[in-house]
Amino acid sequence: MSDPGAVSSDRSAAWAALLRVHAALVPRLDRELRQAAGMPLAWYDVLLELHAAPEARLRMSDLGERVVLSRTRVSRVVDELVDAGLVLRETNPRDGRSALATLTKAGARRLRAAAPVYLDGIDRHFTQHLTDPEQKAITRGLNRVLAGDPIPPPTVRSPDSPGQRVR
Amino acid sequence: MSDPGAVSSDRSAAWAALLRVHAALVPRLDRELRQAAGMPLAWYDVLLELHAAPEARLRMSDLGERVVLSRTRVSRVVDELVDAGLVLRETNPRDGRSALATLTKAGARRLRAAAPVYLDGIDRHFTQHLTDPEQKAITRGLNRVLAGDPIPPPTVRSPDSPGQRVR
DNA sequence: GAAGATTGAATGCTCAATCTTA
DNA sequence: TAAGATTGAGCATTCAATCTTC
Repeated sequence: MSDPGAVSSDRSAAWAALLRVHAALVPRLDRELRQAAGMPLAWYDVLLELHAAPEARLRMSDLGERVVLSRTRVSRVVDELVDAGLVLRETNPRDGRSALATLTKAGARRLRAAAPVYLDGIDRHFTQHLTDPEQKAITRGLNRVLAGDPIPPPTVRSPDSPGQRVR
Repeated sequence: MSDPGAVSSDRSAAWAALLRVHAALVPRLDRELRQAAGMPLAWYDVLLELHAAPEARLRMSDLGERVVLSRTRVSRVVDELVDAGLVLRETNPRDGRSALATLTKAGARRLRAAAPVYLDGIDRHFTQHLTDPEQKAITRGLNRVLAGDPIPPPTVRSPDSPGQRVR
């Protein structure tokens, strides 16, 4: 239990910083991407995951799990992408219930055009301000949070047995 | 410039992890806070900043800068809080253009009741999964991102001059 | 006219209900 | 009946226009 009298705490300093960075950067990156590549962040996210998938193709529900969007929202965004000719929606031949979203040639082209804009934005606004160990700590730590894993046991380093676990 | 052929990159791994953690945790913490304290995250955020301010009072625009909400949104949220009796809205006696939001006794009470719920949620879902050095790296690094500061010069540590700067 | 704040209209997003196939 | 997906209605959020005071 928390101290019921306390209203804030630096137990939550890292979380507060994460919230503020998200609030500051997401609208900025979204605006830059729209202006320079005519594409909102949600589109980019979907196109990127399709690009990374085998045969550039995913079931809607699998897409929903990978992407930073709700499953319902994915339906709407894919609608927009189909209208724009960047994605194809087809029924899964193996299972008539599910739909497959496939990246089109035009979609891959638009993604390639948008990628440098987004990646450079992330560099300028985010990565550039972090030391290399900080980037590693953020990536490792936040992925552990996502997985819900406990913190690992402590490690010791020595010349003859680098990174060995204690106990 | 980025490699125009690349579409993803682990230059953005830390950013991607931040986006995913935000997308996973914010709705969860919001739901817990609503259920256990009858209060959405936006309310908590505003009440917390008022509580931290001198005399528990802030101009609307100052509140908008501190809080993780747009300035427009703050007007609506304060409307709700005034209706709920948790905040008072008055005209600034020093400047008739600006409005002051003040935390009421009831508002402070509701905040104290909600705080353990939120803080425990942050612990369980976030902090608990991070090592202490990771928490420090996240806090320091993300606050540097927020400030837009460059990475600091390297430091050396020795018994007689701990943490001294090189160069 | 500019600063501070609010509001109406339009957009974005989510929840629950629905539809279809397995 | 359950899994997969979409849709309509209702809420949340933002943008631009407005109002008031300096």
